[in-house]
Amino acid sequence: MPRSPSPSPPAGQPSTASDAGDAVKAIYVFANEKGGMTDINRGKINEIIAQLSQSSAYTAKLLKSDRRVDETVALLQQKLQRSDEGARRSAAAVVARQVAALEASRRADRCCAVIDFDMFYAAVEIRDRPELADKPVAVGGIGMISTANYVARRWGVRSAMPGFIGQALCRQLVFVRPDFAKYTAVAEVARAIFREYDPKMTAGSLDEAYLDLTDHLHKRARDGGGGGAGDDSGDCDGGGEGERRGTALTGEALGELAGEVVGEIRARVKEATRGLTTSAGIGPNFLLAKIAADVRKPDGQFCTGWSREAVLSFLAPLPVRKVPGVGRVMEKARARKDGAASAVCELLSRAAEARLLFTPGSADSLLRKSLGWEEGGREEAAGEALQKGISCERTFRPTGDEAELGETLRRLCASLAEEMAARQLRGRTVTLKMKTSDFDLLTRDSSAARPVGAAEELQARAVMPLTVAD
DNA sequence: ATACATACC
DNA sequence: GACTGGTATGTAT
Repeated sequence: MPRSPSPSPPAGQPSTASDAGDAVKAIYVFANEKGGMTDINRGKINEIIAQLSQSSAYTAKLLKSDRRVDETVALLQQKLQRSDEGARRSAAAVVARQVAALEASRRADRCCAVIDFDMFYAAVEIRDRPELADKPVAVGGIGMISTANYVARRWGVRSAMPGFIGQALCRQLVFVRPDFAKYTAVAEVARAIFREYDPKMTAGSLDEAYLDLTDHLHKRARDGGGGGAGDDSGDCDGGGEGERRGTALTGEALGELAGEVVGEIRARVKEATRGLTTSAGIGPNFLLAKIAADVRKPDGQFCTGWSREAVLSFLAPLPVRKVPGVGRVMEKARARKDGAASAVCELLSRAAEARLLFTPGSADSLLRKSLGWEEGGREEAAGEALQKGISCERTFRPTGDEAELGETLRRLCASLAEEMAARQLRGRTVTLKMKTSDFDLLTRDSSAARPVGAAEELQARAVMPLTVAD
């Protein structure tokens, strides 16, 4: 057994992380990820991760893609240098106009909430095996961890971290196999409750729900405080907009009532799921509610407020990475000159730059988000959004054996076809996705004249592009 | 239409 | 030795 030094968290003194070198950079996302505790021993953690990652094909691939991103960012910077005074001025003018227009239309009459379970999979497993409660637990396997409980997080174990690294960080780490059927059942219990408050609630994933509470809050205000969600059969039939809104229930009043209601929802969910906790965000739209849901995690809730001042003072200091849609790459592209990640206020103050660098759509999107506006202002396109794609993928041992690859493809197509049949879905474009042992991802697709769904059709379509090229 | 990148959980 | 799987969307050609 390799006797790797464990960071030993609970008693461990906050060793000031020797801000690790280059090799660490690529995977430093793990030790940094949100949701973690204060980083005790981060230096140690990074060291172990770096050690295990160096010379792996995966790390090589990450470094390569990192370099590519750096090149792109450098190109953007050049582009900015070369831009002339006129272009800059007109970009600034456009931004100023947009900001004014957006501010003029800030609304205070809507209330959204995002509710998600804390360390969902792990919480379910620990609920069912209470002896795990004070142990470090990871749901997943040696290949990949999907959720870690808070005890494990103190050792630096994170979601989306490969299991063998988790194990090196914490040798007592208990692995539990995921049981998706069970999580789906639990999620359904919660969703039934959510629907009492918003029949049109949507699910972001198994453990995350988006609720527009506006109608419910008005109903509450009208009918007087009382408990319960109002027997759903009662007065919320399909009519839609019909609710009279006599009360001027806006802004902070909306938020105050929403706080109570969300507290009630979370208590009911906890009760109905035998103790599972949730965190929630409340705000004037889903974007803000979503960001706010991260603030009081675990087992808490936070409301952004409705006024421009409240919203901006909430958003301004946040790292841009907290904004949904801004990932590793955009964070880097918008980083400050000294390389440090920008805060949302800098996104805003440099909005004109973004307009010069990105497509108008991307620039708009960034600007809207940095002002706390929901993307696209989508008023729900009537019908429930139809599914755009369906897929089935598996990672397996590298092989060059064509028969073996063919058999794998056959199995994948068969299970995909089964799933499509069950959900009554078909599709016109079939994409074959391949991953090499170097972690290079390739896709090849071909579109049919009419939708297909049968296993044989999928398989035939999948190999079609291969026979032509390569 | 195709290929690939990015992002989220 | 081991670094997921499912879905959506953006960008370039």
